[in-house]
Amino acid sequence: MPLPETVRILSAAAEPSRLRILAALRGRRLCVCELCAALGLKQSVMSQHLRVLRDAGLVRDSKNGLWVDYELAPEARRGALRAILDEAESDEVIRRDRKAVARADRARLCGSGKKA
Amino acid sequence: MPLPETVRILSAAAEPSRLRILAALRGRRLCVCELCAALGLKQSVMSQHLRVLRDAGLVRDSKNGLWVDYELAPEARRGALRAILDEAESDEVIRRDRKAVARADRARLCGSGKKA
DNA sequence: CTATTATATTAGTAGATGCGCATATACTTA
DNA sequence: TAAGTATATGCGCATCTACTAATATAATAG
Repeated sequence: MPLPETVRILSAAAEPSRLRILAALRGRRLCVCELCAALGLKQSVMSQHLRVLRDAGLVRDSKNGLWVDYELAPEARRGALRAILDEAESDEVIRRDRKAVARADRARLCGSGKKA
Repeated sequence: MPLPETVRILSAAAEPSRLRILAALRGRRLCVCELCAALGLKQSVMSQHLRVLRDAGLVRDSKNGLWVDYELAPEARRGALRAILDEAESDEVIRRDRKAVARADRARLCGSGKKA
């Protein structure tokens, strides 16, 4: 792997909120508003973080009607990224996020109250 | 592993020169001037990078007379760091550094021409 | 002691980064 | 068409980061 690409990936992961996002997406595919609700981040901030992660090739997005679903890129489930996320699993915040994601699971109510 | 510590480690590794330093130290213990010569970095810059790596717990230093030897911390040979450095091995610059380190190996002439 | 050498530290500065806010875009529905 | 919702983007600001240059510290040699 070329050094600049490695640096890009590590830089993307070397930020608390982005690590939390990656850990959250490890469980399942999530739309932006679900991620915002689960992690307690503003939509603008979330969108910017997701762009960094996408540019680094760590997540993939797919439009789903009005929503955009994000999922971990397959490459992020192997190699160094996998090891990084494995170690992050033991963190308190990451664990709490996991529960929040499960709660956000019931219906995709996002911010308002419409259905998908 | 707590999230802030993970971020500290990843941030330390997410810089081209520091990744090269870590990869170089994977081979063997090196003093600052050997690292400078092998990687072509200024002494001041090298020292600053080494501090970041030391603060992140990725390298250890030991005074050896007038010199300070740096070596990979044992923790950096396991887990995520190991996976990261494994992937970095395939980079061109890292490979070239390895040869330069071997060359710097002959005598510890560092910058000048005195012996250890 | 003084001089020399290896390393660390400091100050200054240009560039990068993350956030908040406002706005733009895209899709859906009426 | 217009209105509403989800997401993206652009901008300003504060903070961080990495570099340069100069200086400080520590150990050794004479």
